[in-house]
Amino acid sequence: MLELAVLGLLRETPMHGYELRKQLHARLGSFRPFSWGSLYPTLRRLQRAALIAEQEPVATTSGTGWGRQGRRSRRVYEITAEGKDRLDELLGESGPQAYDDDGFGVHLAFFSRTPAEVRMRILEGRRRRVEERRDGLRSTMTRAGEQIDRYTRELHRLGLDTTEREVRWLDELIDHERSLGRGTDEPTG
Amino acid sequence: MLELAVLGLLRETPMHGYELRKQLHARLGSFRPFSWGSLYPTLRRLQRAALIAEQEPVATTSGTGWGRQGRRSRRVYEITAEGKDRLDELLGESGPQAYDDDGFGVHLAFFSRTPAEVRMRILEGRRRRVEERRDGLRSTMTRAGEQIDRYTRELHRLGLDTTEREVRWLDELIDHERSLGRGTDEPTG
DNA sequence: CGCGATCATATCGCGCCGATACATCGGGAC
DNA sequence: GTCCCGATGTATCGGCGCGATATGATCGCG
Repeated sequence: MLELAVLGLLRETPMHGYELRKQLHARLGSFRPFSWGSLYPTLRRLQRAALIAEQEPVATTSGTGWGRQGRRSRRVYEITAEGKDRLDELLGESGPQAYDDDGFGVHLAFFSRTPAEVRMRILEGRRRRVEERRDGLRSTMTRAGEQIDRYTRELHRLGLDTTEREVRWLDELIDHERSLGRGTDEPTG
Repeated sequence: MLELAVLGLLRETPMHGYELRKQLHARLGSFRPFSWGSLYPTLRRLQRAALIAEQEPVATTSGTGWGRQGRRSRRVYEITAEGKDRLDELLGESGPQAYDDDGFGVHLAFFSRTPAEVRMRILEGRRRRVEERRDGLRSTMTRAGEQIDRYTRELHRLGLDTTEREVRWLDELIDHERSLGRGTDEPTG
C-alpha cells in the first residue's frame, strides 16, 4: 500500500520524506494515516530495490551542497525507470487488496493514472465487498435481533447505514465511469 | 485489541480458537475481522502470560478424552484469575487506542462490562476524534476544492458524509448514557 | 540571545495480516 | 461402499505498518 502511494507521488515530482508524508495526508487524510515508522523503512526498502533513488546533494557554484540555507540532511528521492514499471504493475492490479478497506482509498487516490477497465474492476470488486458486509449486518440484526447486546446492535446499525451509503456512492462512481467509457463526459483531471 | 476481545469472550464461557473467531465475527463483523494469523499467536501469548489456560482433555467415564467422535485436537481455553484482572484493567482504559478506528469497535462490543464513567469518556473521546477528521475533510474540500483530483474529492465527500453521521450516532449514544446516569432508563442488558 | 515550534530523519519491538499447510469428519454423489 | 468436497480445527512464517522514542537543525519571536 505505502509502496503504491510513495511511487505514485514520486512519479509526479521528486520529494523528501517529510514532504511525502504531508502530501500523503492531503490526499488520504485519515483513510490511511501512514506514520513515520512505516514511511522511512519503506523508503529504504524501495531504494534498496532500486525503485527510487536518492538525488545527490549537487554542489552548486558557490557550493556546499545542501549548505547555505538548505537543511543539513534532506534526502530527496526520485522515481527510477524500474519504479515506473512497478507503479504501472501495481496500478494494474484489481485483486482483493485493491478493494480492501485499507487498499481501496489508496488506489482511488491514484485513480487518474489507473487504466479505465482496471478502475471499473476495482469499483465493482469494492461494491461486491461492501454489499457482502451490508448483507451480513442485515441478517445478524434481523435474525438474532433479540439476544444481541445493545451496544453491539448500535454498532451494527451504524455499520449498516455506512455500508448502504457507500454502495450508493459506488454506484454513482460506476455510472460516471460508464459515461466516460461512452465518451459522453469530459475526463476532467 | 485482540487481547481484549479474547479475554472478553472467554470471561463469558470457555471456548476453542475456531469458536472464538466465529463469536468475534458475530460481534465485530467487519469492524475488526481478525485473522487466524493473529488469533492463534495471541492465544499462545495469553497462555504464556497465564491470562488464559487450556482445559485438560478430561477423560470421561467411557473416556478416551477427546476421543470417540470429538475432534482430534481441540484446545479449549478458559480465563484465569489474572486474566480477569487484566480484562478489568483493559476495560478501564480510555486513552487514544480506546477510540481509534481500530479499538473503538472492540471496546464497544464489550461495553456492557465497562464502567459507566469510562464508557462516557470513550464515547466523548471518539466524538472528538471523529469531529477532527470531519473538520479536516471539510477544510480540504472547501479550501483546495479546485485543484483536487476528482476521485480524491469523491473519497473526501464520502468521508465527510460518514463522519457527520457517526457524530450524530455518537450523540445519540451519549444521550442515552446520560439518561442511564440519571436513572431515567432501564439498563437493558 | 535564548526558547519553543517546526522541520527532518531514523530505529526498535510488536501486533496483525495473508498465505499456506495439514489433518479430521460428515455427507452427498455414484 | 467409497470417494471426494466442504467445513472444522490448529498452526507457522515473512513482512508490513504502528507507536514510542531519540536526535538535531533551523526559524521566528520576544
